[in-house]
Amino acid sequence: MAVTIYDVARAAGVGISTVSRVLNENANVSAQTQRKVLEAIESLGYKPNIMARNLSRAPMRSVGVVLSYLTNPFQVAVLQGIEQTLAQAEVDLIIFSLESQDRRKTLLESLSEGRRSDGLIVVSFSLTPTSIARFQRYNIPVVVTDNKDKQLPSVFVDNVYGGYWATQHLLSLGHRRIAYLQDHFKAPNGPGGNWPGLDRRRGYIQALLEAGLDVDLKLIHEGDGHTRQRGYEAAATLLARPNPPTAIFAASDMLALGVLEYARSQRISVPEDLAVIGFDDIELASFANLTTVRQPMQLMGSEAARLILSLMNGELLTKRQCQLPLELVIRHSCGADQSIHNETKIHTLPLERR
Amino acid sequence: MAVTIYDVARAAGVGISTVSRVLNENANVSAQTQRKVLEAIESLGYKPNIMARNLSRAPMRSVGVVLSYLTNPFQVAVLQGIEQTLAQAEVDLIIFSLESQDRRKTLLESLSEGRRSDGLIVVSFSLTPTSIARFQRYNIPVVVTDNKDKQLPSVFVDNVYGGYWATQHLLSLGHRRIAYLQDHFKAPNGPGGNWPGLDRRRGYIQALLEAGLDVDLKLIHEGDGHTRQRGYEAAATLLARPNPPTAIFAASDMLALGVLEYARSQRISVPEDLAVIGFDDIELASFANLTTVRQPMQLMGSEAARLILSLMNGELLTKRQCQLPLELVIRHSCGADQSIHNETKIHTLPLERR
DNA sequence: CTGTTAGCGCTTTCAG
DNA sequence: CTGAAAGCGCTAACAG
Repeated sequence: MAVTIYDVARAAGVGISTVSRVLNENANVSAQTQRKVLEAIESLGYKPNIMARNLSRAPMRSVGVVLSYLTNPFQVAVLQGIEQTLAQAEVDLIIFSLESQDRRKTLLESLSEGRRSDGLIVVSFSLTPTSIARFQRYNIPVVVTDNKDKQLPSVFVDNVYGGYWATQHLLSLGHRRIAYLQDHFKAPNGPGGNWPGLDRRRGYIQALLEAGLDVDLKLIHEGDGHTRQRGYEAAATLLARPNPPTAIFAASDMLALGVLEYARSQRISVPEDLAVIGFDDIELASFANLTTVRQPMQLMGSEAARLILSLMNGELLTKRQCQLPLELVIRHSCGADQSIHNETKIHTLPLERR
Repeated sequence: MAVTIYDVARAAGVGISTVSRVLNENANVSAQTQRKVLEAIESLGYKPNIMARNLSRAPMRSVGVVLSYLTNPFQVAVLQGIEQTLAQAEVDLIIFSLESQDRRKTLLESLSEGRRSDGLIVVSFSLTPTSIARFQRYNIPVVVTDNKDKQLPSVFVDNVYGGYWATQHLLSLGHRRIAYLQDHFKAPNGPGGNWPGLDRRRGYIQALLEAGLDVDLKLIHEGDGHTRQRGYEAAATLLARPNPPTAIFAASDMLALGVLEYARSQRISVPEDLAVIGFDDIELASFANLTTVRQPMQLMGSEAARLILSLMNGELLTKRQCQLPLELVIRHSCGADQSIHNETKIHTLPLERR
């Protein structure tokens, strides 16, 4: 196979333990021998095998992070939180991106075979029951973020309330025709699954109904992914309708930014002619002066990491579900120093609902 | 130590290979036995050891990516490129973030001990000579991106030309007092090091001199990190000077966006009262209609990944330095459909210089 | 269907 | 200072 420590030892005319010593910079090797070994390593192009190495040493742990898009600011922010916490615990972070559709199946397969990491954090994604069963069999802990899971430990926000809150805010501004933009209506994937977009939509509808308004299905727009492009297109479609909306609630800031772009291109002034509210509060939102419902993205990541870490340590968790607070960040584009005019309201406890 | 396959076998009253079979979903196990084994696994809380597993299987390879900030859009874009290429090759990607200053030393130490990955991609960072030597000893290939390295294979752009180009553009617009903003002047780290910011500055100076202008050192501003906040502060400082600049060249889009924000807060209109040009062309730039010098960030990542992959395969590369083309993206904020007015010029070959 | 027996490549006592 | 030998935990023939 590959060049091993034995080959090096033979070539250098020494024992394997000597080679090991050189590799590990152990002091007890004569300069003479050291040189010979180094030369052998060089000429043979020997590379140590990490796996073998770690097998005979203190075990190194690693957790895998499965995310669908490294291009999505929300997911990246969560990743940051995860990274920080994991790094402190000296646990490696392995990234598994599901960017390309065809890789999804095979990747999840191989993951669940437990080949790669001792724990898994799933970001904005739902596992199939078979997948879950497999992880269970291997006793590999899995934590879900951005999605409340009935069986798996998860970290999430109250998306129904978030949607309700955003809509409520628009209503309080006097809007009556409010559109809702989300990525896709795809049904929850697996048992107990519930997608953020669907939940926010529920809250949106609830707010409308409470205000005594009808729900106009034509104002609910389904896109495909959280990109500015989709937001732009959706805004174009919605505003071209007869009796167009006066306000748009986008399920993510990226979509909202697309809406903003469209408005700009059409010289529609925001918020005078069109009110826009987003979701997430990614960095771009503050630059764009976008009012939004903030999710504590980094915290979401670090909480998930904390969870997986204790699970990996075999701790039996009583509290496996972790709901994080939302914030309503109201931004005003006017004013010299915008930040002074920002308002922030925090929602911690879940709204009584049913 | 931990629960092993032997413990499970004993508890289930079977041989270890049977346990292994159950774990690997091998068909040749009676339902009876399977159940017993599964129960033993469950009650003992057995978890397979990945290292041991991979040692007796086809070797899994992994490459580590060292980056300083997961919060930096440029670095994330490079990471995306890396991820894509690595995923295709079925090589794991391990992230090592240097976010916190104190982790830098220890992390790089342990990395160079070759404990974790079979190859390393360093993003926007320079290794110390001792570090490099150690990697050499272990024959662990290292590829550098965003920085031309004399000894290590690297992927980069012609930053001198980029700076020259950006300044040239501003000059062609009639500006004579052009400021330059970069993160820090820190000297190149290690031999052969050359930092992008310094190179762009060189190009900036060259362009000014060629135009017969004096270089006003007061117009060269040093910040600390590529954040909007720093750009904002820098703009405030620069524009408060007597005889302020009429144009600002920022070494990154993030800095440029901060400048834009400051301008907005002061009701300074861009580009009429202040011209701004950035560097990188992160996604935000197009939203903000920022004229900028585009780096092919994703490509940078995938090229680096390709390099490390062939290096890991033991291929002897003749071409270890890979220079990627730059683009000048000129954006006009006026016009209904901004994209129509965008101009793009591509620079592929390095400018004759020196 | 199931147990026994070799290794995978490396680190680490333990004797020289 | 250096070599021999015993594992690290698991998989994969090989014989039943």
